[in-house]
Amino acid sequence: MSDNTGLLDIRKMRILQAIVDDYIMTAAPVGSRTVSKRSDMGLSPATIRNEMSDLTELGFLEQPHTSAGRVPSEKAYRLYVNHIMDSAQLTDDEADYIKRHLDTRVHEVGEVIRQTAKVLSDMTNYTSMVLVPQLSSMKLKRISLIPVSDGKAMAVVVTNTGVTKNAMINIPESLSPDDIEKISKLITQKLDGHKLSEAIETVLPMIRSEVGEQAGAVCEMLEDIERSMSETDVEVVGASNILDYPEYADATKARTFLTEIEKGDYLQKVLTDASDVEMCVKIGTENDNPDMQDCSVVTVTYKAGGKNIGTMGVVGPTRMDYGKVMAVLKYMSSSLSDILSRLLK
Amino acid sequence: MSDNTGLLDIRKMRILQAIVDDYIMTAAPVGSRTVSKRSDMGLSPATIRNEMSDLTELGFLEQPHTSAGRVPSEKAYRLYVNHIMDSAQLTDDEADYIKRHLDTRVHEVGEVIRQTAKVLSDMTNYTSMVLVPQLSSMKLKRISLIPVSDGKAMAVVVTNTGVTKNAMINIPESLSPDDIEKISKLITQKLDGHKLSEAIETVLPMIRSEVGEQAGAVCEMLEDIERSMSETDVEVVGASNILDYPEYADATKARTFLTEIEKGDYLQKVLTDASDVEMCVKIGTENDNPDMQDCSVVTVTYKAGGKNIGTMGVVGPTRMDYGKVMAVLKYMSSSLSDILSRLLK
DNA sequence: GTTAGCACTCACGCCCTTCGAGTGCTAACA
DNA sequence: TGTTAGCACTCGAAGGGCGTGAGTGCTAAC
Repeated sequence: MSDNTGLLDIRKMRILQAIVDDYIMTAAPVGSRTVSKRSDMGLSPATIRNEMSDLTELGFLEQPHTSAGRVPSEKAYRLYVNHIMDSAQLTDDEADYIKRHLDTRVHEVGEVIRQTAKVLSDMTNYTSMVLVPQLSSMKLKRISLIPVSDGKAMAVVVTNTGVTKNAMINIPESLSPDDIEKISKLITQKLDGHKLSEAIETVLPMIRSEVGEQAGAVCEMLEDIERSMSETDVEVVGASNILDYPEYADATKARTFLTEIEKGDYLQKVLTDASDVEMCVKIGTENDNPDMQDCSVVTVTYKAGGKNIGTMGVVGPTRMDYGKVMAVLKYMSSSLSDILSRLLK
Repeated sequence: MSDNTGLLDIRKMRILQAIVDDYIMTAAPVGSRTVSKRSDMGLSPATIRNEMSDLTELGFLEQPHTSAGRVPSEKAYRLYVNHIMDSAQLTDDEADYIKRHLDTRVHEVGEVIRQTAKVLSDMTNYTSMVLVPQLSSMKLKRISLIPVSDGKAMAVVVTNTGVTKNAMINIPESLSPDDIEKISKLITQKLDGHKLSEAIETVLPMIRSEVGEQAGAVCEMLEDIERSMSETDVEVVGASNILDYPEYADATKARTFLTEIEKGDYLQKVLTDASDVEMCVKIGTENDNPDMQDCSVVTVTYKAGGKNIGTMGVVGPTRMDYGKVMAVLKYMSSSLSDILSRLLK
């Protein structure tokens, strides 16, 4: 999307800001009179009208019908987010609330993630989503294989940062529980300090020489584990918040939104796609999922030990309080990063 | 709730059935004319009217206003479910659908549960919920402790039926990874074949004598594990289905419903409460949660090896297709029981 | 006991009007 | 030249009246 700032003088910008701000709050078309009163620019409604007419021509405003006020277009939101938004500061109360609800002494990553999602959704009153930290990029400390029944075992992967994940894998029937324990120890010993993604190419040969005839089996198991581990989980909270917004009063519209959220794959895609951008805002049709094209999605990454390890975000109507959402996300990203950095040693 | 069958003659029953059947389909008040035509009893609308008047007086029907048709009361649904419902048979297509979507060769209990919930919600178009099998009643095969970081370990519990569950627990800082492995082995050896619930009282003394000074620590860990294991997980699918029903067209009503579902604790309570009743139907105000009093909940238990190990069910509007829901649940309960019995050896 | 007939009720949909918020245009003003 | 007051115009939303029709309850006849 091209950057159209150059086209708008300061006054137009301020007027547009007033309109977007108002519309975000009220969800009702904004008229010249309102803008004249709300913005302290000392301009009469007539003057505002002229400017609004220009803004409409330039594609930043839309008119539901002749005798209604104006509504911001997607282009306006884009400009708003890029240039004119007052990047809101959290009030002390809000910062406090986050601190109080996140900083409790939880000791498990999954729990922290769930709390984060909850707080995020409570603070914004939109739908929140948090991608759990990805292990593929972390260094391993341990892989334990626990025999469960014939042909099945549970693999528990522990990283050097204390993040764990587990998965059921198939094991060759030929292996006895004792074999499995042996292999488990061997793998742990060899993989210690490596990343799972490197494991197969670099470490497998070393293992291979030691396990002899079972090499093929071990290889398959490792692949199985890697496959399971690369599945990304995402925690979603507050889907029903959408029903608080008049644009979703229509049941079928709400239905498609909620169904999409429940499916979850688009959210997951957005989060993983945004995993290397500090903050990412997708407005309306910038979403490539047709069912989400009157939503906006805002995401941030979070870190541990200075390295991006996950993403979180918020989904809501296009008329979203971008300022607040971005402020909350920024704050929570750093809070979560702190907590995880501490938690993961 | 007292059983009022005695009060109604066969004709009234048939008329009531016709009304409930019709109302379940259309969600619109049912008039005498409709009943006269639909039920093949050869009675004129006037006669039906007299009967309907009686049924209203007896509390089985309600009138939204004088000149509308009648709507079944909760009492009517109760009677309908207890006595007059044609317990629907699944069509071959439906049974097929279930078979095809459940019987794939999945090998993990969690996966089976998720599929079950999905199919249940797809078949009924209501919100489905499935309680994952409870381990507390199963015999243990293995408890593995995997050191994760200082003071923390992951406990993986495996039952003799192959069901697994894991939890983060605290471990005393004094224990080294080697100690943990030793204890892990010891616990497994001693607990093998016992139920977790018996573990602490009967097995702990035996362990205590062997671990000496660490007895307290081990005891705490076991308690921690038992606490974690008794937490019940429930899989919920299809919450947004509720928006397909006109009684939830009002956004705030939908909102309270969905919020309650998202919280999940009432569903969990209902499922666990019903864990020893083959089939349980709660209609409207029979639910003790005020936010759920215009919903109905139907649950069934499922078994493995002849023993109840879980519950599943459906939540929907009071005007629910009880016949179909109960038929689907019955069928799915036995399917799931078969699958699990096979899966769990 | 059943039914036809009939007067009565009342939500729903329709049309019409009113109301008011908002617009665009023009002319006057600084 | 930019700003503003004034004014005619537009059009959705809200409200009132009316006809329609589904449904009822009652009565009288079968």
